[in-house]
Amino acid sequence: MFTPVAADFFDAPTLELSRRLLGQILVHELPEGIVAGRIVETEAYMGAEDRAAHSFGNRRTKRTEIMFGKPGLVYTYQMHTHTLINVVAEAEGTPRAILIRAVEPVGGIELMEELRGSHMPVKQWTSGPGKLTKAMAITMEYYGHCFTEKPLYIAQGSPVQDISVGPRVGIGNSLEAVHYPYRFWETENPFVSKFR
DNA sequence: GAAGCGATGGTCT
DNA sequence: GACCATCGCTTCA
Repeated sequence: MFTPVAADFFDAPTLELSRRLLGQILVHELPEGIVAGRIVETEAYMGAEDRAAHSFGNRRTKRTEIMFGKPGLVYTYQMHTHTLINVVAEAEGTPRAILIRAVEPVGGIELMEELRGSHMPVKQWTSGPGKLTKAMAITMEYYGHCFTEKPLYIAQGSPVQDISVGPRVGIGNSLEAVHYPYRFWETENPFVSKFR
């Protein structure tokens, strides 16, 4: 049904890869079935030079260690009660990553509904970085996993018509980085977390 | 429909 | 002990 992309898919500069990820399918194969979401919103975190990045100033800790690894690795971390998922970018030693902020459900709809628990509009299942990990059962166990391997991987999707660009969300204390245009989303797609 | 704000837990200093 | 790359409920319109 879905096939993981090849490793060279991730060999691109971070900002280019952030755009390339839009329209691709994030797939998680679970014992209960497959859930799949088309990526519609991403944010780039530009490593040592980006005050909003966890790896600003090449800060290397247990948490950021994986950002220094090869492109295509999974960087998960906890935000309050939520898990957020990133794609590691750039060559080893350059700690950049791309946050997946929203997906559009395209497979395993019933399973996603179950995973989200209480009844709510479909739009709210995956329209945010903490929401989509819950809807797709993505947990910290995937820290360091590779996006080219099952059971959690990226598969080729469909082209994105029109890409909008704007400042990132939720980084209010990052001084000059607050206005960097590092957020990308499919224009008008109802599943993006925030418009403008 | 928008804006305000409290809950909540892991990571780092 | 401070700091959040969040979410969802409450409030006010």
